Amino acid sequence: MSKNAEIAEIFSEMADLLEMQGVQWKPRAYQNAARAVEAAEDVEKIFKEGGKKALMDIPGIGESLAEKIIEYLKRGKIKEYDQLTKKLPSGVHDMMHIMGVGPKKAWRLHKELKIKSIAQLEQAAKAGKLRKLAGFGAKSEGDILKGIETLKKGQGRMLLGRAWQLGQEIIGQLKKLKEITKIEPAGSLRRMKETIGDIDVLVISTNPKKVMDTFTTLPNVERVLAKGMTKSSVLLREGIPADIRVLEPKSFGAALQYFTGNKEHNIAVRQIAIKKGYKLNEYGLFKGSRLIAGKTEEEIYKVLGLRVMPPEIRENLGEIQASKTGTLPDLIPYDSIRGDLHTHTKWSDGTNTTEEMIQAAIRMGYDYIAITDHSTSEHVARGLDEKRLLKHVEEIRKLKKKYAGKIVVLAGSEVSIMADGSLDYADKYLKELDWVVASVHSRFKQSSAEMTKRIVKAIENPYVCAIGHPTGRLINAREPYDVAFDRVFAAAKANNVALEINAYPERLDLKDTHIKAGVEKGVKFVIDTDAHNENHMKFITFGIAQARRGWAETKDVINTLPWKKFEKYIRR
DNA sequence: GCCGTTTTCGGCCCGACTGTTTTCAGTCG
Repeated sequence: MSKNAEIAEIFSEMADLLEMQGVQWKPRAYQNAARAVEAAEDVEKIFKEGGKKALMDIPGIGESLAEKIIEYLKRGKIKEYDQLTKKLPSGVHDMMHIMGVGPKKAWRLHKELKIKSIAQLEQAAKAGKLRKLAGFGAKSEGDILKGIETLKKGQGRMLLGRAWQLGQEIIGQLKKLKEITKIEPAGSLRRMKETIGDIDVLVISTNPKKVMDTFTTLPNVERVLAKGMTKSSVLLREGIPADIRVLEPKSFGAALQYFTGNKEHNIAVRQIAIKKGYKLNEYGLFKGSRLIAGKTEEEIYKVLGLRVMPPEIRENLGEIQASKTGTLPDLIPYDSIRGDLHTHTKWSDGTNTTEEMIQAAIRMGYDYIAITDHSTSEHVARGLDEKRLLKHVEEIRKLKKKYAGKIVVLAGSEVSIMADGSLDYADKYLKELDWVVASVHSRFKQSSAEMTKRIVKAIENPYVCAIGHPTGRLINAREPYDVAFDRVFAAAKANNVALEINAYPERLDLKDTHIKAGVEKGVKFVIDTDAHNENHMKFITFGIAQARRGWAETKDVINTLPWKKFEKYIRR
């Protein structure tokens, strides 16, 4: 974990621990700070270059929190955090992960029943001890037990790829109701965040009861968490909650704005509304009790002096300022990719033939595709040794001729970067290829210095066109490798090498924050699916979403170029 | 604890639903 992530986690936990004890306002400051640190550049670097003052330039970080960051950088711990955790065992904080348990309940369970962990809480609930507490009853005791079960089953937030599919299914089933005249996803799903905590759906309907009855009895509903006439909430069998809101047409835009979020974006927008003498909620923008706007998002933002911002960048990370000043980025459109440049076939660990992958690319409407099977050292993935590589190139060249006029087929490779930064094909083989993606597949735990040197060396190889999945992370499963991105960005730019935005839902690598930093530095990107079968090519949507979340424009992504221009680009 | 077209003190987003309540606190998004 990077220092930023470590500090963010500590601040976030401190916010919870303070809130448990009923401390006013501080928790919000710590929560804001956690987010700010997470989104900021490397704090170690900021501190080294600009000292405490530079840290205080991070919005949300004042003198006191800057000192805590410095304390952590220097001594590896924060005294005040240690004191807080001494008072409250970490198990008490863990209880807050149970659905329906927040800071106040966790605190009371600990204070009044001396419960220190989720396991102890489960025992106490089963023994019927919770219902004896004031404000608790048999129902809440049962809900806590169910919440513990759900927590045990769940593996963290759901991947966008899966949640997107679930969202489509729910919307598809609800659309069958003639009582629903409009339906849209909201929340993190609409923002296309890499992981999704719950699926939000908004509808316009004249018959809320029918909608709610249908929604709460959909085939994959495990249990109903709440059911009202304007809002209902269910837990899906897949372990993720889904929420629905029923609205009137005059409020739909307001609700869409409100429920798309994110929370920080909304708070900032509502503060602007207040300053201008309005009130903004999910029903509209009001002056006193008079509705000023609400039908569409555009009209609400317009009254506030803002241009509508694409949902993917509504994170309160600079988009509101850009919206105010008319400097919003022109984000890369979802239909702008002209070719997939990272694909696998049966020759290594893919499941389709080379020709099937080419046909799939044609169906995607692409101008070009690169076939990039694994290299020698990837034994588990049946990586191609030099002899098979040349045979495969031969096959690709034949198919290139066969499909000439329909699509341009590039002979490529995903060549592994060895621990010392060398590549596992010699240059004389790389020379035979049209397109080379270089990726790290081993020795993930190298130090930041070693890993950075390793990747930079690969970038400097004259045959390398792109670096595949540059952080190697697998969401919810594997930490990214430790890399100094400022150096990788500089090397990539200097050597005209693109950094991949890998669209595979488990990867989504680079992350949105890396992309944003790279875009600012003028780095070029390539959005690929890393398809291991023909269906995976559809993942491109998630890669484009990730690029959009990183404020990337068409010009920042090389495989938006039509073939003639792309050909010139790779023959640089 | 942070922040400033409300500027160094006094604010800090807003509402639905639930459970256990006789009017509301807690949780969630």
